[in-house]
Amino acid sequence: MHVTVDLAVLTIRDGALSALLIRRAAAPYRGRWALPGGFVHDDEDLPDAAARELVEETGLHGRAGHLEQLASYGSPKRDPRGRVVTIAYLALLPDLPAPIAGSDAASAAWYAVSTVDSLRLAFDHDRILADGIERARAKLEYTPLGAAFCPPEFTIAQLREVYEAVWGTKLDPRNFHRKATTTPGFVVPTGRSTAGERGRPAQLYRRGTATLLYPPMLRP
Amino acid sequence: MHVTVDLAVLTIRDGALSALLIRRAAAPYRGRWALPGGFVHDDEDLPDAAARELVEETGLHGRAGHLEQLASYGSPKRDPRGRVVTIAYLALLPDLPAPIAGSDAASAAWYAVSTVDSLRLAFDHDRILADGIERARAKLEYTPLGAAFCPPEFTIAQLREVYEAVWGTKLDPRNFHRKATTTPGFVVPTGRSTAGERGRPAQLYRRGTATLLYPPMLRP
DNA sequence: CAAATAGTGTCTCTGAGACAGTATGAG
DNA sequence: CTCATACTGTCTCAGAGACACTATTTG
Repeated sequence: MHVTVDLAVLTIRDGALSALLIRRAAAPYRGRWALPGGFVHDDEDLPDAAARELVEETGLHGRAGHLEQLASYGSPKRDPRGRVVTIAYLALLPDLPAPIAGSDAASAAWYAVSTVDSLRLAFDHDRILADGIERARAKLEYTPLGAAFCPPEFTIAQLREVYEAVWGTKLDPRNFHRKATTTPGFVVPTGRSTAGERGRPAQLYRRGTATLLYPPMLRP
Repeated sequence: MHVTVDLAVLTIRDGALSALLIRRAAAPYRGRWALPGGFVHDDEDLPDAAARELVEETGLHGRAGHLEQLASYGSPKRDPRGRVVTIAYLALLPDLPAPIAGSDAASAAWYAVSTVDSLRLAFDHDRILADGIERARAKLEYTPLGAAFCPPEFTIAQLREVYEAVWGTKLDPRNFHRKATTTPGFVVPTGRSTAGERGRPAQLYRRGTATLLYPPMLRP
């Protein structure tokens, strides 16, 4: 029985929640878009395998963002090559330089998740990606992980745009500001502020130390 | 690379959150307590393997309660026999007749989770069980799964005792009653009520159809 | 009757949503 | 100046916690 890791890698690009896809260079599903991933090495722990595949296939580092286990998928027919169980990981990353295709990928690209449905991803990757998106949506409610989509220092407006992109809703900027700045451990001010933008400069914040938001930020 | 399923099976017994353990009949860790589980068959999906192992090793059926995937564990050294990745499942069951030891188990028993720490379970099962308990605690907040610990028809007081056992807190019976009966889709009245108990008879309820509680029932 | 448990009503306080108003930058 | 965006304050309403009170049973 073979074991792989697959990665649902999400970021915000141009205000849209987007997923990292690679075009498969080899059979099966050659030429189809798929999630990055690959076989787990014999002496390697699962999170290490996920981080390694992310770098190998796309040149991206998870360090800047967040990487967590999503779920495992092991239907007997999910891979035509034989029995393959995959451990899916979910990565949330800030909008970084364009990914670089690695060894097993003909190319790598970001796709807005709203357009992925029409691609018909390889294997059961449509399902894995859908589960990853739902996990991300849920996690923004009760963790400060929205900041994983942002650069190290960010404004409250940037953070709000993350929530709006992930949830697909508009949020009131004033109420969001109050909520973000008063929920303990959500964000911490750096003292610095933006300049050269349109409108009043905004305070810059870093991600807070809380792992759970209390009270949570429930979806409208 | 071998793939197994392991089960964190929880119930409420005598007011205490309890886990189902088996005593290992074979090496490695022979004689130690462990979670029920076993190898995934070649033609078998993961949830089927979990349900099969539950029946084989303990005689319990997941039908009455709830069975969901928990997480996967694949540290290279976690099994002395070689590389074994395990997909852990979490089962929440009503308090059923005592489990019956199956093929691979010398015996099977319920242990209050507060006493499990001192047993030093086999493999990384302490960690898996701890993750399962934390998942159960979190899920009671925003799903109606507390009812998975109850018989098909139950009183609000029984449901409250589930929450108290899982969270390890006391809850106000009156506020809990209001919350349980007014949150849409949480419980539905059957029209029947208890009799022969001490005090005023209680209405019987069934589990509602909601999958998510809104607003959630946050831990105090 | 008392004791016990089920269930209702009511008050208060916190926090979310709506939205007016003020602050501070660019052009 | 105007315009745009950041931020603050205020009102109202929903829901959680505290807890008095009523209802219905057993002994």
